[in-house]
Amino acid sequence: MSDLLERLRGRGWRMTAQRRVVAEVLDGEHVHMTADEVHSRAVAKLPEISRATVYNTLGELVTLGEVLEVSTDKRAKRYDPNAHRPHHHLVCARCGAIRDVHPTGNPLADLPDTERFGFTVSDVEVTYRGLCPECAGA
Amino acid sequence: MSDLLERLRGRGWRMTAQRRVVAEVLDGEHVHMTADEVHSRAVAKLPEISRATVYNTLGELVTLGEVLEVSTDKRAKRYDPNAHRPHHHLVCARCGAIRDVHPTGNPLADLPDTERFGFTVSDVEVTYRGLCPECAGA
DNA sequence: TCCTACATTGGACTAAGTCCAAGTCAAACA
DNA sequence: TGTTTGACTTGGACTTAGTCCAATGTAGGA
Repeated sequence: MSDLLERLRGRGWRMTAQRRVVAEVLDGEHVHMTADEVHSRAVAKLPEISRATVYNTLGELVTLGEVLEVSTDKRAKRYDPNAHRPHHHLVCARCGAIRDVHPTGNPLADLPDTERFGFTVSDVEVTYRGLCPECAGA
Repeated sequence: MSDLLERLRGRGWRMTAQRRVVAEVLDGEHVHMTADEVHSRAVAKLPEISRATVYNTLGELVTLGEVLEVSTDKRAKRYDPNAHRPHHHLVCARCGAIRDVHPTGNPLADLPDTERFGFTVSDVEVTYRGLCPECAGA
């Protein structure tokens, strides 16, 4: 993902300090952060950055397909920089922890035509739920 | 689902006009409504019912497993009364329409132990995304 | 019929996100 | 290198979805 900035420049992005910082934050940590977490980490590197800009930038990255938006049923959306390796998610029903997982099988192939209702199906998202070792251990 | 009220009574639910109305609303329409839509339909039958009660009741129904909470990536959670037939969802990326679908295959079995990270996995939720015929047709 | 624990109410509150007018600045061009 | 300009950023107000709570109402058992 270190060439993310290159790809963005190639797509006509004007490169600003704010955008660079947001990209660095996403690059640096492989956890699934909320917009707010991204914002506070960004503020640590560039104190004047505003919430609006973080939201804008995340939105743009999602549109460009560089970052995935993950909404488990928790409140805030989370952002997943790992957009270029297809994967799914395993989330803890109690504490909300998220892990990337790679199941075998291809759920897209498991949806027969008769179950598509004329939709043009392009994507599938699988979310496993359960308890993480910490939460289950108690 | 017409025996929903019976089941709830059997579980010690105190039966009130408000709860009956919410149950009727969910029973009546098989679409996936937001809490707000449930509320306005409920108001049509029982004008004094409050938003708080609708939220409470929906929350209880979800805890009891009578109703499923569906959060596509849209803003508001949606409620799915069809909790007793396991199924997944197909959602239109443009207009947000939702259909219930029944894929073949068992995604739970597709998650190898090495990909479970010690979690106790109990559930899986599959969301297909694409365009509905109306939105694709344009 | 009375009692009381459970349910409802509505209004204030919170969290997450969007919008916008005004100001700033990256980069194309001369 | 300096100028220009339209894309980008800002912060604060606004919106939407949902929660909380103290006061009030009521279902259902005795």
